Amino acid sequence: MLDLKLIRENPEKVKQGIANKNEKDRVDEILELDKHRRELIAQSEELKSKRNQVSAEIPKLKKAGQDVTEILAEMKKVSDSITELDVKLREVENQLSEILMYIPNLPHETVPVGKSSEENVEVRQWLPEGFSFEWENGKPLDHIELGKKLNILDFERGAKVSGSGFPVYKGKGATLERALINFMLDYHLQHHGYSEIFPPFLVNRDSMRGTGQLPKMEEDMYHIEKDGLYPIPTAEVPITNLHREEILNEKDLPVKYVGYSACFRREAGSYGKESKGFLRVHQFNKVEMVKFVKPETSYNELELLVKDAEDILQALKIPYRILMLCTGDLSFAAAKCYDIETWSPAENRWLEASSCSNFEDFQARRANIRFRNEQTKKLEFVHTLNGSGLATSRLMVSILENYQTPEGKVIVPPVLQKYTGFNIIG
RNA sequence: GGAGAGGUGGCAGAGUGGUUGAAUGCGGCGGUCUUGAAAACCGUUGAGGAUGCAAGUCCUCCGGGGGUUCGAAUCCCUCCCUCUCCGCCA
Repeated sequence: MLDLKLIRENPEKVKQGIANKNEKDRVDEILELDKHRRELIAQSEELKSKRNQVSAEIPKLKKAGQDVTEILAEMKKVSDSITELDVKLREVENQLSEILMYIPNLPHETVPVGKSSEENVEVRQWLPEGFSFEWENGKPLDHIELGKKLNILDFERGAKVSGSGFPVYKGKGATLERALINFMLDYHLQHHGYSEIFPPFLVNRDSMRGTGQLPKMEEDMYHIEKDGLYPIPTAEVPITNLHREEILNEKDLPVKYVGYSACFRREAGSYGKESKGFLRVHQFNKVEMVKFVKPETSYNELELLVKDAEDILQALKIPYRILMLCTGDLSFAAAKCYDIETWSPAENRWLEASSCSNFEDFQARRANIRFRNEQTKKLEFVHTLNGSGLATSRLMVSILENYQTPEGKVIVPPVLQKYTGFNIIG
């Protein structure tokens, strides 16, 4: 949510930011409602002030033995007027906040302006020693072929049990997945100073609103109507909402959490070539990092967040590149975002495995997460950030494909071997 | 699923129609005392909004919503949540 004052005072800047994000601009509508709202407030408050004044007089007059019948009758009228004004005011405020909930966050000034993912900017690449984009021994098998051949992935049975997009990991594949999750969690705990959260996988509507998934992305969410709960699309939702409606201590900042969760996404209307195998699924596993920080540090924290995710890939020796998303490709709530993409030799392209974003105070405002500034003694909104550290499904594609041998076996990345208890699959 | 209790400031916890935005305690902040600290004592300490250059003035807020009343933390209705006990259960 944007600050209404910001919109009121810098409407042109806000319009530009929204336009750069390819979103519909309803700023004029907001300004109109805001003006009306303040008129109603002024009228209502004037009457309330009068009512308060007279109400304080009444007991005194009564004590003095005066007749107050006439005053009571007049105050009844005043009260009725107040009710009338407040009803109008509430309507206006409801409309206003409804529109505000659909206004995206503004891109940071360092974000390149662009229409779509085509205009994202590659920041850097990291390639393990001896890596080549040219595959040396014929054609690499893709993760689906490997999964089938090694009997570690089963997309068909997943489709039978649940539906398409619900992959099953079997045998050493299941162990490898679990090893990967544990490795990533341990790494962030031991080397990056996070503390671990194991969050609920179902959350309520307020939480979904707090991080910005609702109301705009309603169609992309699973929803358990009977209980009013939503399966989480990312651990960002429960972990960020841990501190909803809370005031944090400045000395505790930055608060850094890392947590594993399964992630559930409807991916409505996204069937097609992008959806084979692991490339787009309804359920996947992810280790998520979430930070609550002081505003002035948030862009530095964003760089550190990316670095934390990169460390995992370097330890796994998976080739990757970092993209800075352009304004048009930024998500609804993000002010700045880096994607990390890992290399798939079989697809012969990069696959998104992580997204690291700074939301500035956009989520904090929605979720009302504040801290007390020790110097000014004032409450301020924290800045929130989160990043995948990382999502396993796409990463698994890169691991299986990059670590395959000419015989179609898969070597377990050395850092994972103590977690798996075996060092080769097949 | 059944029964009961309860939701009040950063926290704990009073308050049951009219200077109660709210006693008291803890915590926080400032001070006195002290070489320093602790203790003790004194003072201070909620949020949001409207308006204003500012100082200030005003309004709202005691789980959410609605109602009664000139006036509601306090009375009524309704919804939500938390806790305890019983039942069921991994």
